[in-house]
Order: sequence, then structure tokens, then C-alpha cells
Amino acid sequence: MKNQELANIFYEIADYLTMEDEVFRPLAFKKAAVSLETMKENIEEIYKKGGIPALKEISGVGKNIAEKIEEYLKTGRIKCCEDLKKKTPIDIQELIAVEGLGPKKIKFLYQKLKIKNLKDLEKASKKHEIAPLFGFGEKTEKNILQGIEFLKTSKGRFLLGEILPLVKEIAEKLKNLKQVKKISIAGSVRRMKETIGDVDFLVASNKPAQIMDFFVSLPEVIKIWSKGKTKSSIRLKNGTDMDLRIVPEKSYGAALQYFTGSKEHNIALRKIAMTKGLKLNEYGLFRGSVKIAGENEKEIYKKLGLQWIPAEIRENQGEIEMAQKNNLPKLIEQNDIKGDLHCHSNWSDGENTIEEIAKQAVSQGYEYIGISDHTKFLKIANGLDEKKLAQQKKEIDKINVKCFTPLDAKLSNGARMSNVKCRILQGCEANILKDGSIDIKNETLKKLDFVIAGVHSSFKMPKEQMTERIIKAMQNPFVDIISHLTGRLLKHREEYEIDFDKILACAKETGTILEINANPYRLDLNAQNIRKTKEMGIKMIISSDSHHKEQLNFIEFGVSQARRGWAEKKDIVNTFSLKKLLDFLK
DNA sequence: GCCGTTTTCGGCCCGACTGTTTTCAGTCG
Repeated sequence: MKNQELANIFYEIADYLTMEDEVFRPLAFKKAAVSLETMKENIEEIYKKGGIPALKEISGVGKNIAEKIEEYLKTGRIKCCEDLKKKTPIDIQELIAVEGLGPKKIKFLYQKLKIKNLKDLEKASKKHEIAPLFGFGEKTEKNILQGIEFLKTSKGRFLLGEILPLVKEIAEKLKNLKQVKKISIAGSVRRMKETIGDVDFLVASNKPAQIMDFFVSLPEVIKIWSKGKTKSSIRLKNGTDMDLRIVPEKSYGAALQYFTGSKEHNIALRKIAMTKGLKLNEYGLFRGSVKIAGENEKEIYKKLGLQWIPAEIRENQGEIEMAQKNNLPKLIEQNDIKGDLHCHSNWSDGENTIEEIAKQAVSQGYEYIGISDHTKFLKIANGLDEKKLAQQKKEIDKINVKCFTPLDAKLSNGARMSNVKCRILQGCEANILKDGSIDIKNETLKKLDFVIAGVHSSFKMPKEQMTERIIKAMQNPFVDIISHLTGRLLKHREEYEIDFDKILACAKETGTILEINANPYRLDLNAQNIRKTKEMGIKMIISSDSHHKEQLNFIEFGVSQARRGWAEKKDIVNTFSLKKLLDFLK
């Protein structure tokens, strides 16, 4: 999307300007870049509809930047950026990704050693040319080498799902220290972002020294970045960076607010504090030198005239304005979920039997569990054909009678029935073929309790064609749900190109449910798309897409993702009771 | 370069830590 392309260029301009010792113009370009990458509207459409005046409506965009946006949309380039590049011909994005390097040092390295990119940088630091430079030194050189190594081995960010278990484990260890009075996970992990740059722990204590010692000597640590009285920073063997901050109990709430972020949210909050003649920092909310809040996070929001804002939506995406009007949505919660309709059994490529999956569902307190195996086009996943689906239905009926209460059963012989109230439903995850048709006959789809359809092939179609393909699938009267709409695999595969607005319009018209796939590698829809879908009044479903019974727990990530997209209980159909859900599917 | 219920000029969030200095610039979050 052009929004992101433009944002990247503006970040680049900002860095170049910083190298030239500009102070405030870089700020302006960064602000515009943030607006561009976080806004929901497509910049091309805004420009098409309203030209330059419409562009200037965007926060942080004035006359000059609006003209640069126009220039880019018309010509595909921005001259002033190219001029800056000519003046200092370096790969700034690559270099700035190295931890510890900023625009100033990069400029100095270019002037002294003609370092233009990562390769030059690596060569120079290996030849020990960097340490003797004024303002650099042995440690800086070593850090640069390690920074380069890190960039090579990881791409800098980790999936929430990959690290959350370890984060919880370390939090638990810290909690058990007697010097620790309170502990919380803060930062982007608390906000449950799908990928995490680093992990922040916050601790309340009056005796920080021993806690810090404990933290930097955790068995997983391979590198201590810094160790101070109140803040330390480490890297673990798996490559994750973790920060620990220790504050007195009196400041714990303010610090929790501060270190949870996001940065944009905090800046907006501090500005509100200023307009009220107050000052907000990690130690508290102050009027002059008098602290008026600090121990409790809720109190900070209250004194700023705001509802308390759930961490998942602290992105300065309108949540502050809503909180001022006491009008925040009541976000969906983990225990609102009553079932899961996207589970693969060993009939296709799952690990477990239907009965094992169903028992796991019961232990999670679900009212229903949907088995939705792959269908015949996906031969590699052992996809089911019409005949196999019919056999599977018989099997499911049997297990329902054996173990669970069937729907609307007239229990003439109550003693035979288990009192467990969970119902196995049969669906499938059918394939949307290249031409938009479904790989299973309608007469078979008709007999299932529900039908999920998804794209599992030919990902690289042109945008229009892919959009038409999915729309045609939604128009099939038996398709209830579209799975993982954009097909992205975090850190592995880009989204396929679709016209999301067109698909939303069709979902609205056909009453199709869109899936929020909870698999940590997918989390698809993303937060922005969830919010758009909700605003259109289109229903969604949170699905584990599990291939192992333990993976039913993925639902946690899906609920967090839904919360990040402002979804409420009523927006998500698997918060419905079994009866309501079946009526809705009908 | 942007912005305005104090401002069309004069501000732009701000504190901790490192590695280099000899009192602080650069970077980070």
C-alpha cells in the first residue's frame, strides 16, 4: 500500500535531516509518517477525492508534505529525498537498524570511513577502524559487530506466540523474589502486539539491587546490555531482548502506564496533562511539585479525565477521544468464547482424533466444537472428499451420542447420556479454487453444520482477480465463513493482494462471517481490518485453526487480536450460545 | 515542517543509560 511506502520515505527523510543537524523538521516528517502508516484510509483515494486540501486534513501533514505526497503519487518518487541521498549516498535504513547506531554516528562514519552500508560497516569494525574514532571506542565497535550479527540471524522482531510462555515463566520467577512487591509485564507484550521487539518487565520494590542481580544472571542470559539501579537490559539465548525497570511502589501505576505505551498513546496523554496544567512522567502525575496520582494506573487516567483504557488499544487511534467521552467499547474477553469452529482432526492433517479434540474442548468449558478438516483439493493435507465427509458425519454423530448431549435431544433415557454439555459440529475448511468455485459439491456442503472456505493455492494472483475469486466464494449460499482472509504468515509470507473494501461490502451483502485466525503465525485479520469489519457491522469468528488439541489454546491470541481491533462480544459469533449460533448460521 | 480555546510566532515529550568524555552527546524507548 502506498501509505506505508510514503511513510518509509518520510522516515528516511527525517533521518537524513537529523544527519544535517536539523532538529525539528525531522520531527515533522516522522509525525507525518506515523499518521500515514496508522490511518485506516487509503492515501491514494484521499488524494483522488480531495486533492491537496484533503491531504492537509491529515494530522501532521501541511502544505509542504502534502505536495510531496502528491509528487510521489504522480511520479513515484520524491525529489528532495533523492537529492538528500545523492548528497550522502548511504543505505540509511539498513544502517539505522543496527542497535546503537543513529543518524549522527552514521554520518560521522560516512565522513571518516566512507561507510555506506552494512557490509562496509562490518568490514571496518572487523578491521578495528572504528574504535580509534573520536567519540567511539572499543565497546562501541564490539556492540556494532554484535548488532550486525543480530540483524543477520533474526529479523529483529519475535512472534508473540513464540515468546509469551518464556515471558510468563520469567515473570513468575521474579514474582517469587521476596524483595518484589508487585510485578507486571509491560510494553508491547502487555498490549499483545502480534510481533514483539523486546520485552519489558516492571517491578515495584524498595530493594532493587538484588532483583537486578537476579535478573542479569538468569540462566537464559547471554549478554548484558546495561545494568543500572532502576533499569537493566539483557539478551537471552533465543535472541530476545528484555528490560527490567524497578520503581518504588508509590510510582508503580505511573510507571506501568508509561512503560506499557504505546509511545504515541503516551505522547498524547502527556499533552492532555499539559493542557490541564499537569505533568506526567513515569513517576506520577504532578501539579507543580505535588504528586496527584502515581500508585495506581486507573487513577492516572481518572485524573486526566479519562476512562481507564485497556492496554490492547493504547495506540492513539481514537481511544483517547472515546475515553474522554466515556464511550469506550466494552471489549470482548477471554471467557466470552463458547466454542471453536476451526479445528483439524486426524481425518486430514491434524494430530488428534475427534474425540480427543472434543474432550479438550470440554475441559476448556466450551459449549460446542466444530471439526473442519481440509477438503479434497489439498491432497498434501489429506483433504476429505464428499464420501469421506459423509463417513465423518456418522463418526461425529456417534461420539455426540456416546459422550455428549446432542442438540434438542429428547432424553427418554437420561442415564445413558453424559451430563457434559458440549456438542460436536461438523464443518469443513473447503478450498476456494482459482476461479472462485468450492472444491466440494453444494449438495454435500448443504448437509454440514457450517462451511469455512479459504484460499490455499495460487497466492500470487493479481489484486482484482483474487478479490473476484473470494467474492465468488462468498456468494456461494453454503459458505458461512472465510478463513484467514489475507493469507499472511508472519515473518514468512506476505499477504496476498485483495481489495478489502470490496470484500467487506460483499460480506455485508451475503452475511458472510470473517475469521480472526488465532494461530500466532497468522493473526489474520489484523487489528486494523478487524476494526473496519466491526464498523461495517459484519460478524467475525475467532478460530484456533488448531492441528493439535493443545492448540485450541491459540484462541487466547485471537481474543487479544480481536480486542486490538476494538471488537466486542456481540461482534464475535463464537461468543453465542450453541442455539443462537446455529440459528445465526441458518 | 507543522500547528493554534494562551500563540500566525515560537514552540515541538522526556528521562535513563552508555561510552565517551572531563561535563555531555547520542541513542533508546
